[in-house]
Amino acid sequence: MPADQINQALKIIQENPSEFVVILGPTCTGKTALSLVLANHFQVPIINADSRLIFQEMDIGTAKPTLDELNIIKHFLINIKKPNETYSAGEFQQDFDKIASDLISNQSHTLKAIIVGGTGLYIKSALDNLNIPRISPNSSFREELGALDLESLQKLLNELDASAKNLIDMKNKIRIIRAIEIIKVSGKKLSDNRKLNPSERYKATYIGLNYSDREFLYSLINKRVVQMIEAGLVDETQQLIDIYGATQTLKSTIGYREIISYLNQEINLEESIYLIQKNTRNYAKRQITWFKSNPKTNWIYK
RNA sequence: GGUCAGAUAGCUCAGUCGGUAGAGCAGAGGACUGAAAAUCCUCGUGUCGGCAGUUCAAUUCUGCCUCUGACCA
Repeated sequence: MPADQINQALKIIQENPSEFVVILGPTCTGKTALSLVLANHFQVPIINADSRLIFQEMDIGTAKPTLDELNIIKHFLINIKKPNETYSAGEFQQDFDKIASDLISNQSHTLKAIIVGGTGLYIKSALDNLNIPRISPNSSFREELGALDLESLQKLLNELDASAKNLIDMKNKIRIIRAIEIIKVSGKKLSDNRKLNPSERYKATYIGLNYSDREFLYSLINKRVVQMIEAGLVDETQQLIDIYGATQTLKSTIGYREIISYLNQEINLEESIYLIQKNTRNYAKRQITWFKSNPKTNWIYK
């Protein structure tokens, strides 16, 4: 962790005092390292905002902080679910609220915690006025609708709420299914569910980490994937499958998904490494797109 | 040395019965309200290996050359 980056971050925090400091950015940019330094410096806890660090035992493939690192600094919302469970932005919002209000009432100094993670939606749901409808996902309902084709789903949603198409991407099955779920359970239109009392949230300072050279970021990603394989990602995946099976959570996580294909002998190890690298690169690009849209971010480019 | 098959987008290749070309992958840009490492949308000009010939017109046909691969000596 270069000293000038730490100094830059400290300067940004000094000039923008707030309750939370958010460390965000694409994968492989050193968010964890910076957050540990800052948490130690200010003597505040870390709140994880990475959708994959939520899960226990998925350690190598998610580049989770080491046990030592987790023990030195108090970490929230890390290792709280098993790989055969699910988690969501709505749960994150509620869990974050509980932790935040505890910290605010118990800590006297301004800064309450460092939030660190690469999941843009989680960060947004925690800090912005996102009124995520309090309607829990119904997995069997989702499975049932998931079997339908796009056209049937569009028709179904249109019959339930003709104005919904103004709010969601009508080519995206997952969005349509969620909209139908909300309307069926609440009995209200999608627009009504989104308008419910916008609540005051939290003051935050955003620090974004990135490389100005995209090629360099990609080369780091490629290298890290090889290191994950060397560190035993195949064995870790095999053990998780033995215990939990190829769960939805594992299959929707880069690294585990491709190794599962390898263990099923659908592809060879070399192909799985190539795919993990490629999918991680694509993911990093999506993260950059998301984070770029937040004008409040103070970027530190390396 | 000889025979045959190739040489087209960063990569793998398709195609043009002669009217200057298009897929997949890679890549780029964007979206995102309880699946978000998920999911979805948009984006393809490249001396069609080089030189010459035939032709109104050649990446396409012909000849020679260069390179690659296979086979025969």
